[in-house]
Amino acid sequence: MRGRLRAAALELYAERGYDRTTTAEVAALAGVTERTYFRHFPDKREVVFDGEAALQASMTAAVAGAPELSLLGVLRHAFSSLASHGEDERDAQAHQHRVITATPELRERAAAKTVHLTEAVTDALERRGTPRHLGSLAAACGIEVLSRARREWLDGSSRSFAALLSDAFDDLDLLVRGGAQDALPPAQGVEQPLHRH
Amino acid sequence: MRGRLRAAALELYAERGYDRTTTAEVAALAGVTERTYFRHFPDKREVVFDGEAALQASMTAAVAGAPELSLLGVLRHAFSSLASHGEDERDAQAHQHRVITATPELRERAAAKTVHLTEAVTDALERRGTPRHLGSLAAACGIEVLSRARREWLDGSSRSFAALLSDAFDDLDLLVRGGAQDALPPAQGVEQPLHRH
DNA sequence: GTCTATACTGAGATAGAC
DNA sequence: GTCTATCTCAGTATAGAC
Repeated sequence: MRGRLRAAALELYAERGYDRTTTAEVAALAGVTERTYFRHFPDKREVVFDGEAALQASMTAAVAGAPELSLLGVLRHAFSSLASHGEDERDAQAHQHRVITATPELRERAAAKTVHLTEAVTDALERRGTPRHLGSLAAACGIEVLSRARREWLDGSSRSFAALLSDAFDDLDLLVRGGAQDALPPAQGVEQPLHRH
Repeated sequence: MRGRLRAAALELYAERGYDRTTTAEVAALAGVTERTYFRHFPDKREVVFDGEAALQASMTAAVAGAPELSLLGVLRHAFSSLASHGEDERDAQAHQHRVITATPELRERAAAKTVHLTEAVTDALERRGTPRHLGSLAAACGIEVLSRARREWLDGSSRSFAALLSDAFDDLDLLVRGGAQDALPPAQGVEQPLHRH
């Protein structure tokens, strides 16, 4: 039922727009009443994100199970182990992503989800012994790396998600290792491996 | 008027709770009608964040005006130049922060604001010549550093905001420079300057 | 400033699974 | 019988249209 409601919502939000769609219409398309919709989802936005709790669970599990590495190494390892997406999944996720980016209310909810995910990763790192004041920074960096890779992947990159993720982590390493100088003009003799694409 | 509405909202949201407060009550306490409230703010949440656009503007201006440094150096310099807060401001901001953290709806809006701020910083970096795929990572890291410092500051730390901010940036440097090893057990001979507090 | 659509909530009734 | 899912009905408050 949740799946039916989610499919109905994505369809209507996409073709008619989020704010020109009522919850009653979503429910009707799924074959239930509005009240039933609200038994399954707390509000009009949450349908679109159904199933993301599972993603968060597997992510924290991957962090917990990663071998001993540097802090960012743990995240790189954990996120890479989840990067086995197929092309069919990509189409569905790209559709979801289009609906979300087209709708301020859904973007807001997505931002909240990202914060929540970051806190979950911070907690998972803490359980491995990483102090919070470092873990929160690592988690925020790691999640942004993941977001960027996902953005590029959904954008239609010809490269695999795993490759995009690895590149993004490499850029993060660059960032603090001192390689990423500011531009204009090219800094003091240091080569700038900034542009890869 | 916006200030009166904001003060009224923060007072009622704090003492009675956000969802037990109606916009009509907020308006009444500020001495206007509900309609007038919605002339100044687009929804029930936005009052709490009145004035944050100015913060974003001064932040992007500081990024634009920072000297040539490493990527994170630019953000460190820019954010530090804004770190002149007094104790009176701290009390007011701590009160706002308490109301926000107590209310899911307001936390969600805050998350959206953070995303927006991060994008603004990314844009400001791009105008300096930083390619987006690096700038977005740097901005996300920098904003998280800023958030952590602010959190500690509002939490009642005896140290100055500038000092907390500097420490947080130092931790970020540690993160990728290889200093931040995972814990349990202590890694191969490398000293671990993890715990400072 | 008035009016209305609609997101959301609560209580109670019904129906089917077990 | 209990438990769970759904529907019906009656509201309130936000937000937007006029």
